[in-house]
Amino acid sequence: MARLDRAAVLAGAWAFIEEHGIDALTMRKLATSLGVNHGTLYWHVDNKQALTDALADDLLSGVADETGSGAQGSDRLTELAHRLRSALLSHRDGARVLAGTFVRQPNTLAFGEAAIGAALAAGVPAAEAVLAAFSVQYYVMGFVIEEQAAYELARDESRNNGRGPIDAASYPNVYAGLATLRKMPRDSQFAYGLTRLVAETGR
Amino acid sequence: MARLDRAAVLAGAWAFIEEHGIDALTMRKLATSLGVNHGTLYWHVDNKQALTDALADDLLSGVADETGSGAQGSDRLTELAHRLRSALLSHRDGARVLAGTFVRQPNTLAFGEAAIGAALAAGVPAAEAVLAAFSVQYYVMGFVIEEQAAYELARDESRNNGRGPIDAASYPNVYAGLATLRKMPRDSQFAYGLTRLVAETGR
DNA sequence: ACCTGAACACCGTTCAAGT
DNA sequence: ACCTGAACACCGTTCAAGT
Repeated sequence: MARLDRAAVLAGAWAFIEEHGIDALTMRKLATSLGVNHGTLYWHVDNKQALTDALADDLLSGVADETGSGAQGSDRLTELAHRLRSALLSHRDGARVLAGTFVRQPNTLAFGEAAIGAALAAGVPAAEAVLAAFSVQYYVMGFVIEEQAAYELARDESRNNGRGPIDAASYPNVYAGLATLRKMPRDSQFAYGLTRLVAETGR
Repeated sequence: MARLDRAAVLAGAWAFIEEHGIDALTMRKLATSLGVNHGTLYWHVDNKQALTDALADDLLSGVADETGSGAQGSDRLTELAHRLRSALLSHRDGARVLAGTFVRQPNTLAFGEAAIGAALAAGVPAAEAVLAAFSVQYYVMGFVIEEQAAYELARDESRNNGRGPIDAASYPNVYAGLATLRKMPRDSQFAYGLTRLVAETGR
């Protein structure tokens, strides 16, 4: 058996999350899935919170890289938003993993740096660039948390049990709205708010 | 000792969260704080997840009510966004409590109903009203999650240990941006993205 | 340098039995 | 109708001891 290292622990954690979800992740079950005594994990990782923080930053690795698309300014900001969403979606429960961590880590910072830079390049005044960039970030996080929540709900029908469908009489707007969304690709739903948020950028 | 009921359990849970945060909440400690054997809680509440779901809906109670402000259309949508943020901020870790629950509950639905209604009244085409309303919701959730994360970080300096301040040389935009934000009221930061998101609504 | 084994102080949930 | 007490199957974390 190859000896474990930190990277293997992270990879094992992602594999576990893919299969069972973040809520099921425990140090002991992770250790078992890696074929190791659970005490061993604490050699590679300070504690469970540190593991989660590492996963969060891992999620964002490469998101802020240059893409060669040549996108500039507000187009680059839009591109970054799409790349952030893709990164969060690349692992089950990705958005919740990131939302659960308060930490300023390299890849999180690199994303902020790139997003603010894009806003500046779009002509946003220096005093507003952070606001524009962070607003986009908030939107993406909120969107994907909801998106992945829907995936989890679909995966586990039992969670919806006893609740039934939405009462069209009490909530006609929601009822009709959800019907609309069901006919629409997620990408288009995502683009809707993003476009409007970025439209004002650089004017 | 007055007998417990479901409302008292919820109130006790909020009091506990106010003092120790959501991560510290356990059924056993909550029971102790209520002066009751921990098995007792399961008489009032199905399990911990059901308790959390109930807290989440409790958080949103009254948010979608009429305010008598007479705000209509996009103004009403803006008002709802502010009221949602206030509700999330009204309890420690409020945004995370809500984000952790997948459930469609009465007050969540009532908020969506009101927000879509406001978008429609603002002249948004029926096919887009959900998108406009939900986009605002995503933004608010993302914003307040970050906002409350900052409060938690300030409360527990130890979590930031060994990290130090942001490296101005590596992340000049972030460094300058955070300085800008520090001089700005949270309300103004919140309004920035919200205004831009709602500006396109009803055009 | 990496891992095991065992211990410690916790968890959520269930359920007979009490009042 | 509400609560206790005890049990069951788990947790995260630490740390001497092994290789």
